[in-house]
Amino acid sequence: MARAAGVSQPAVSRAFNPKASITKEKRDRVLAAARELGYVPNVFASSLSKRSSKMVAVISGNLNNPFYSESLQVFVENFQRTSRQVLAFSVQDQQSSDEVMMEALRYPVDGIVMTSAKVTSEMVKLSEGLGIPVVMFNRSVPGTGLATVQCDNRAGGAALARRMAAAGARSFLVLRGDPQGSTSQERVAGFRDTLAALGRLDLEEIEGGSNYSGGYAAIMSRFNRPAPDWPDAIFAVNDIMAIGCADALRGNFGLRIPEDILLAGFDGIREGQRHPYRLTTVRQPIERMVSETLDILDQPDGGESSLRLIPGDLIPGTTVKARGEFL
Amino acid sequence: MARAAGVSQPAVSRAFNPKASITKEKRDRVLAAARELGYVPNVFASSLSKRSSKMVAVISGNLNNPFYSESLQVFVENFQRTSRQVLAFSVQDQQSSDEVMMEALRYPVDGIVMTSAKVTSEMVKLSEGLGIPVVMFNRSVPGTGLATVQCDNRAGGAALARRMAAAGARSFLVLRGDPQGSTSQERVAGFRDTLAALGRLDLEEIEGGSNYSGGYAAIMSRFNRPAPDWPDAIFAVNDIMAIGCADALRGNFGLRIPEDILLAGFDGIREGQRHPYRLTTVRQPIERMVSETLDILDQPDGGESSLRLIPGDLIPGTTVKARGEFL
DNA sequence: TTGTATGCGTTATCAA
DNA sequence: TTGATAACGCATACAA
Repeated sequence: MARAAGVSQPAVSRAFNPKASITKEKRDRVLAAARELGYVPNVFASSLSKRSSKMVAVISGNLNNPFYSESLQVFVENFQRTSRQVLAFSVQDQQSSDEVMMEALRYPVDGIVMTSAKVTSEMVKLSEGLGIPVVMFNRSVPGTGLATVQCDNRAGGAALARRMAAAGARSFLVLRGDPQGSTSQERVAGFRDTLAALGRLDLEEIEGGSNYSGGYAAIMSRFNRPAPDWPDAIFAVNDIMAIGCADALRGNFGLRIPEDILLAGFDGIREGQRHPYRLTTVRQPIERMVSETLDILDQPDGGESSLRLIPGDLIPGTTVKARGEFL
Repeated sequence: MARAAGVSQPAVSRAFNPKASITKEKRDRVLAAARELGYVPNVFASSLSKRSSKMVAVISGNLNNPFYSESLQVFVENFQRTSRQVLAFSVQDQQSSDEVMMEALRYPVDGIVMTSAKVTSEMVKLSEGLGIPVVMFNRSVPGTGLATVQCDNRAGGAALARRMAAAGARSFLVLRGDPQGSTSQERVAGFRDTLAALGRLDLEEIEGGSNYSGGYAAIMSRFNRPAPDWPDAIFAVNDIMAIGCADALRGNFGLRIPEDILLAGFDGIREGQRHPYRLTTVRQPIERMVSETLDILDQPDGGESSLRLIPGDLIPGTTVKARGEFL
């Protein structure tokens, strides 16, 4: 390619580097020849000497959960805008993310974003050794000093508890997700503690898969008992489970929401705000969380051990209302 | 690293290559040292000499359309399984995919999958010159000889038309998506031609954004007219639009589906089969389509100009029924 | 089976 | 501003 354009090989490199010192004339000549020959600079070779690949690994949970696909979409948009690319990994629901992360580390990515994970400290060590910054997105791993960007799950859970209590609910059902997940734990903790402080102790907790079917199935089995034993209010730890709940409650038990039973979710996914649902929920400000993540990755030190706790937005919705509000 | 383990550099390379000739003893020693030092082979450097990066670019439409996120999920799973990775790109709804594809070509990926695209022939030339195989997924570009994996959209549209006609519908509304998109065009063509053959000519076509809001908004504006002017049946070119339609029809006009109006979609996304919808639709067999795509990419010649037309599965659903069926 | 030498395509260093 | 040269980390051809 270099000799095809009649220039030296470094000249080609400079022609494609906007801030290199080269005469406009020569640059144009190179660029023209490149177009002619269908030449495109090879990012890999470049990364080998520059030690920056312009690639960021994003390891997410199953993309059939809208929260993950929405997040990924925002990540891709934002990285693309800064001419970086997303190397996408997905970790199956119950799978350990260590193997996946190991796979990601084989690529000299400029950073790793984990939106779903049970990371072991060995992996953290490994990534540190390789000098690859890791940011936990919507996940926290207490032991490690990993940089974390997270919605204030505890406060969000608390807000929903207050709202449900204010609406007059007396018996509560909490539908937890992955018991290992920090997200689920924190939301439930905030919810539980707040109810306790309010003196509402009739609280039952059950678990379900952290997806639509999990929410649906949990309702099917719990509402198998006779009606007097049904709760007033349900808090599902995320919207997609709440949607599963809503469909099961309406479709199989003829319950109206919120007239017969209150329901709240968490995440604020688009789907949850559509006509049939209008969930009362807490929205995770994904855009903001993503830009905080980029910010951390752009820091020279990889933003080590910085914790960014971002408040969620309470969306009133229509699935939690006081009797007075709808009677 | 090589001298840290007390071996030559190629020995390290061989240790990590399962089918290289090296004594088990030496391999173990290298692997042990690697674990110790936190060493991981660099895929980029490897790709530089092997001319295979183990990366495939997947360029998709907005991931907030479940069809794209479901497809991406399947791609990621399948590639991960064969220890290849997905470099994810997203092209905005009306944006040209040329720039995005250009960006992708800078990475020496082993292939490019386009799930949404208006590719120009220049780009095709460029990718050919670079020896990077391109597969169109759920899209066809007539002029170019690009490898294509596609559901039989025309046949699917035809099947839905027959079903709606059989259910007794007399006036039809077709909600098209992106007018440029081959997918939308083919589905509508199949639908339209079949109705014509059946002698049902009362068919109106309108356009909407190819997403939830597009479907919702289209209904809101079309049903502004008085009721006698409403159609019997609606065919939305994809499920996410159909879901928007359903929500708008029920929520704002009090219409029941299928009692008052018939509705059909296309794609067979999960969401469309949930309780509130149960869309009559044609499922694109994503798993099958993805494995066909991998198959093409694995072929030495990049599967040039092979067209794989895969039949869709008609899902009966509950949104298209003859009067007799529900009276 | 092993090590030496070379090349992959780019950037960084240095001298011109 | 330029060009020659040496890395970058790995894989392969070849000789041992």
